Amino acid sequence: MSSVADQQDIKKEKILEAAYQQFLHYGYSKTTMNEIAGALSMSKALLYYYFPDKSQLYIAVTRKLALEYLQQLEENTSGIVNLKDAFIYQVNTHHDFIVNNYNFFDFIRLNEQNLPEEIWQIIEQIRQGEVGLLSDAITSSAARGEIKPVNNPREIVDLMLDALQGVRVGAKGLKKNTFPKKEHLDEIHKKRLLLIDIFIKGLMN
Amino acid sequence: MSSVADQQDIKKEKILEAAYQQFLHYGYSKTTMNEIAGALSMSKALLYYYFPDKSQLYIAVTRKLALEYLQQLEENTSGIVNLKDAFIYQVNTHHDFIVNNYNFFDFIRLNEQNLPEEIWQIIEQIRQGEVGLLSDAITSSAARGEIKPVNNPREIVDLMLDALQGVRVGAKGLKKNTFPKKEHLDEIHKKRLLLIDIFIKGLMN
DNA sequence: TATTTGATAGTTTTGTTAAAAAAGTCAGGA
DNA sequence: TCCTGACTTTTTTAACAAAACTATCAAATA
Repeated sequence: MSSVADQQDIKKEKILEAAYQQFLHYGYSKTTMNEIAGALSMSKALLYYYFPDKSQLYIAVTRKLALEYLQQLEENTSGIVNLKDAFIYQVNTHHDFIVNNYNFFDFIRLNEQNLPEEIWQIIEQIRQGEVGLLSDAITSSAARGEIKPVNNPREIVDLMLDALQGVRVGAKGLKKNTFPKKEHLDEIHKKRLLLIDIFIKGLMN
Repeated sequence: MSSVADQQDIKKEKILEAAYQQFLHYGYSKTTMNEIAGALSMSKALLYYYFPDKSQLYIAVTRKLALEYLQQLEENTSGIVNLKDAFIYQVNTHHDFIVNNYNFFDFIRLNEQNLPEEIWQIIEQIRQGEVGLLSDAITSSAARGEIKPVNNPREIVDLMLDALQGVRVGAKGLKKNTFPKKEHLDEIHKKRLLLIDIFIKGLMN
């Protein structure tokens, strides 16, 4: 028996999927509600039946992506025993996440200064998720005697994620303090792995 | 005997100083050439006798600031024996530099995407200066056996400076990927000191 | 009653133009 | 060579209309 609520959820899912494809392809400002509706062969008005407005639709898609990202992170991190591997896996997954959805984040790149609160909440949730998983990894690593005991593992992880975030290309330093260019992501990724190496050693016994 | 060139330099210096004060107080776009001239009790046309245009004047002031910053760094870093202290001194000096000139950098903050090439060159020079001093510190530290031998000290320092740059406040992670707010600078500074602590340990024997 | 739509209302973006303000030039004076 | 007042050119700002898009709603469908 498929309830009404189920049906609505299915429909919503379909809309989210179509919206995601459009946003990914054209970016937020260049996709119109008409196009999304067109891709689904439904009327624009119906989109407004399921979602209050365009930005809420975008936020819903973002929320879904964030959830999937965290789930993927969670599934695999728990199985990792080595602390360094945990960080490497985090960085790799994060890297793929950014690369695969690069255009989707146009909205965030362009509105950096004035993002809706919900987006910051999602970003905050992702960060908290990452910090949670990695600080657990630190705690258990400390318990195994692999690294020194750590007073506040969350603080350490938070700092490390900031540091990784700061890694940029081309010695420009301040330059491109904003979102990195797509073509630089791989170089950044390599540098991050080196940073992990040194940072982990800095925590060791 | 004061030569013509000397006299010109003195005049230029006066202009740079007055321009610096105006830029620091009002930011680039809100200070007019008339105001700068007025502060010096000279005509606007004279400014154009000494400097080709407004942006070149701003760039000249920036260049002067950068030079002073690097000189200060150089004077004191050479006397420091401990590697960690060298990094701490760098971060402290950098912190003061940003705090003291915060409004002056309005121009850079607002035009991040489209800065004149000369500004990037100055930023690059600052970075190279920092990397030079700190990689020397690393090399001599390695020679003393304080840390492990390092293949490419410049690469390590570059990475470290990127990481320090990435340190932000409020767990927001991505948020304020742009220039940090003035009121956050102190918290950032504290985090950076912690990062230095761990990073240096990671390099140690 | 839940879902859907065409028509339409309301808002934002884009393009145009004119006035104001600031940047930048120059002939001529000390 | 240094300096200025008057002048020209460029940029910014404001106002406004047209176009594009978002968002709403009464009515149709199932």
